[in-house]
Amino acid sequence: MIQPKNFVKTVLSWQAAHGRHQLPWQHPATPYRVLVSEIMLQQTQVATVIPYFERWMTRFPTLQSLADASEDEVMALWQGLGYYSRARNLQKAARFLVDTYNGEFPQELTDIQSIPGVGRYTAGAIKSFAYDEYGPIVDGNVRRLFCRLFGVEGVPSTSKVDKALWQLAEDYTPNQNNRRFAQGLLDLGATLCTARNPKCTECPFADHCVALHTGRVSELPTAKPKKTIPKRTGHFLWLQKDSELYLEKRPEHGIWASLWSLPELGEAPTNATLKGSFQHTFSHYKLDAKIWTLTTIPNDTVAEGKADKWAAFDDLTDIGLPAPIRKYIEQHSR
DNA sequence: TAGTCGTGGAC
DNA sequence: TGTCCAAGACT
Repeated sequence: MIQPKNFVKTVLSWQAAHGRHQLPWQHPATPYRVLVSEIMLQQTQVATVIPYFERWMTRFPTLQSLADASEDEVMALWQGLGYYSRARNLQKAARFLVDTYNGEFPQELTDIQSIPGVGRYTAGAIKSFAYDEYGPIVDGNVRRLFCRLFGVEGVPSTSKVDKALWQLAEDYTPNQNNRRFAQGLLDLGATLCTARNPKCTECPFADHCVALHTGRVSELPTAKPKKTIPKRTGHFLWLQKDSELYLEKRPEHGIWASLWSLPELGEAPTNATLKGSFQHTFSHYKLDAKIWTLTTIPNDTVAEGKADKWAAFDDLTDIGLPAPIRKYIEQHSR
């Protein structure tokens, strides 16, 4: 098994020669910019995040500006990126840091992890990237790299394997050059030790890799047994008055939380006409959406305790809408 | 522990 | 076309 000192040295030299050095959040890597980028990057590819990060930094250049913003504007900027609780938590984080730490960031790992939306990985990433200090990280990249390099067996999401991976991360993380080291781990996982078609011939750890030596590269990390996702039907109301559309704000919890949307109905309406439908696949279920329209506009509309509004088609750009709802509207409004 | 929570890229 | 999966956190 490769020794920590040797491992660190190899990660650092490989990162210098082959790693990514021009990511927007690297220049400069302030705590706020690192926080925003890390939250955006959760379960989201780098190429997808970059334009969102640039727009975000233009509109919310500081923690204070984010703390002062309206929720609607925050959600509008996040629209299309998915996992919308991240956006709400990010603003919670800004307000938390302003209120609790006078707008500064805490230094200790445990205090960093107390920030809303910041778990163990993100806390370690902030320590490494923003402070260049000791901060172990285990994300999908590190998980893949470690499982293969050290031959870790078992499904990574189980507590036993998860604990073993974090122990490895703690043991193999150095006490200096942490920014470059953490970036090297992620770059290795993202560009060489990939989920499919890894570039083992270019890997600096080919000589030490247990998976490569035992012919188990494609078997590690151990895949989680997958279960079939259920189908659900959703009913949505299309209420149009001239060039305006009736929208409701969705609840704080559940799918598309805090976004605006075509009103969702509890069941298929009886006195309405089917306008169209679309399919959308989430991570845990498949949605069969039915769009209904009324021939006569009621005087009192739908919302009970919900925010609602009539929005002009031209104004929809700056309203946070679910991606498939936006797509449907765009395809049926001209 | 197992679900919930989105969207788009890659193959 | 479907399937996997991506810098996870929270409940």
